[in-house]
Amino acid sequence: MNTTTLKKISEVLGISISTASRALKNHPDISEKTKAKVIELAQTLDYEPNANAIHLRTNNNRLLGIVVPSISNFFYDAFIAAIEEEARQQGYSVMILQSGDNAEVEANNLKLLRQNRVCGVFACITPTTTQMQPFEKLLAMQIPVVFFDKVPDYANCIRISIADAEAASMAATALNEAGIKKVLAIFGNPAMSITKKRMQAFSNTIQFPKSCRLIHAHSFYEAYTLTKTHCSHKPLPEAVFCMSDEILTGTMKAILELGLQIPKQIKVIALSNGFFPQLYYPIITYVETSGYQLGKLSFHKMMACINGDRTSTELTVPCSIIKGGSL
Amino acid sequence: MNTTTLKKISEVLGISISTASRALKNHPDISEKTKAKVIELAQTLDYEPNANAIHLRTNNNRLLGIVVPSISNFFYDAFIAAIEEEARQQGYSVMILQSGDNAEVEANNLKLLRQNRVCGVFACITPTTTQMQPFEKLLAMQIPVVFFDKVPDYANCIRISIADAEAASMAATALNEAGIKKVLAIFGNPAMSITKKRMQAFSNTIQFPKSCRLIHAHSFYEAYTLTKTHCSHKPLPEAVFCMSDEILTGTMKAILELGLQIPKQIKVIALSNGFFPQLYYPIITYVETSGYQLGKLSFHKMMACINGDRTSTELTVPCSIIKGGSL
DNA sequence: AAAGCCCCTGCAAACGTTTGCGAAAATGTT
DNA sequence: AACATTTTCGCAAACGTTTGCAGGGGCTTT
Repeated sequence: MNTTTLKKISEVLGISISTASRALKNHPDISEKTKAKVIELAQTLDYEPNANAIHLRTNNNRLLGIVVPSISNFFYDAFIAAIEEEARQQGYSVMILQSGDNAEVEANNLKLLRQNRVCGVFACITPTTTQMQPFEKLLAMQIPVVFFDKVPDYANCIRISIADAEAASMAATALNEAGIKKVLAIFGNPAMSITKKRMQAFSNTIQFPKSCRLIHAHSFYEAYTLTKTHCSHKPLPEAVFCMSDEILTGTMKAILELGLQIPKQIKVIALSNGFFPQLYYPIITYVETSGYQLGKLSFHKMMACINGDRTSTELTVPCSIIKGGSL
Repeated sequence: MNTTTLKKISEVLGISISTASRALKNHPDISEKTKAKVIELAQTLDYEPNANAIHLRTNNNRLLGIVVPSISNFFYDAFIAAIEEEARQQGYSVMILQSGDNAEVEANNLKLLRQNRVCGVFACITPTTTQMQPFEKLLAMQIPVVFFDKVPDYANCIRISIADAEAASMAATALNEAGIKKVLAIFGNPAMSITKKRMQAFSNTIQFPKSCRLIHAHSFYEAYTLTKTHCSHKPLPEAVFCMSDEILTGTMKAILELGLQIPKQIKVIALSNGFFPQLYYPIITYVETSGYQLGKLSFHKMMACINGDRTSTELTVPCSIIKGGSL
């Protein structure tokens, strides 16, 4: 590694390391003449400060960690993109780790982040995360943790999520207003708090709960098969509600397969990030749950924490209904 | 930051820092008794080695950089996921930066990676990248650069991409074998080398080029409108070929809107990452251009480079046709 | 001319590790 | 009992930077 350091610069110029250091950061103590000399030599020698040394010395690496189930996911990639964008603008770097929804991997990831002395962690916990100890260690080190999307039922932590209840409620209201009684509502893994919230709000809001059928699908494929079985025989539900993009795509595949016309034969509404609904014709009506917005909000809260804000809040990104032609 | 260091451990135990260090890495010089003592104290004090210090001292941070146009993209997120997976297994970390297809941002990203003394960079260049200097600096620092997907026309660099020509050719062959003459073939931005390669291979292989129509769509939306205009009046093309997922989704939306039955009224084949084809019914037949595989291959080449391999090659990930029901 | 002051620069410690080398303590060998 | 050997440990330098402090030189002020 042919790397030029402050030492090398100082030796060439016959000055001390500290002078070189100060010259490069435009310190008022240094004369313009030496500043010019140092800066020029630094240019020609392609000096690039060693980030590791700076971090070690200053104990501030401006590094943020993200632990996410999977990067290749239409929700989390938007979240990550938002964080990365903001971070770069603010001079922070991000370290992104995938947990694969495996609690053990998650714990290892957190360890790695601790060892790297990140100054903040965004975490979306796995469905099987029970041990909060790795997170507590972070907090003990005064490293703020912002939980997003899949947040723990854990007292006094910072939780930022989609306005789950509100979103599900909005969808239910839209169904009510359309005068729809018989709904097939498909939710995700019932063990997740996000599912619980959405399901509860939905059933509380929907006008004719008794004529609805609420079911759970754990995957794209299960959403597909379940929709197929529920919609292959009469009487069809009037509408399908999909709790997530994953479920929406599965459901839509079944609807395509069955050749059902939207919205004539069946209506569809979903909670979605916004990308998938537009792929279909007609565009699916959905309540937007934006990973991008979630990222922005999370980042701002993180900045507040780093700047001393220690209040543990539960924030939600507001949501809005985007009308397509499926209702 | 309430952080415990080797120094603290050594002070508590009345031993030297070096002994503590060696004890924790099971160095043979240290007696079992002291090892046990040190390890136990480290446990209870939650000692986590400071990665920055280690990196500074050992000049090896096992950190890899990725520069990608956008994280929230169905191709790159798979690529990134593959890299992250492998990296973590091998004890490497990754730093992911988005260029937003902006050459200036790209240059800044590379600078950041240099400053962090990464030991390798994966780069997918922007369409407007002309200055190769930031990359050359990396190479001058002996940091290997693996270009992937969008690779520069630049001598002596490591390029890893989808077997573009081969993939397009395979799709054309499949159309030939199905006895299809009249194809609507939709390609992407003609300025990109990836488009050129795919288009040329396609037209060279297709059996009845004169009855085919080759057009360009620059976006999802353009693919949608173009497909709509080309397929809304008789005689319909027998099949549509889509160069990418972006185009496929646009085309499919038009087909859904027009209510055309696949494969009865129109056939579809695409080059794809593999995710979108399965969303439809029937599953779209496609030639797989896997971002995930690309990531795996890139990573292995990177490991080879880090271990001394300095041969500049041009690799491609093999592709295969995945038969759905759309042809 | 002595004292005071401002400019500029260098010294040295510190951040938390790793590691070559030397030395003390323990053990084995004549 | 003297010596050789092994085991176990500590010293100190190094990685590249930042930063408090002190000090030398030139200037102005009484």
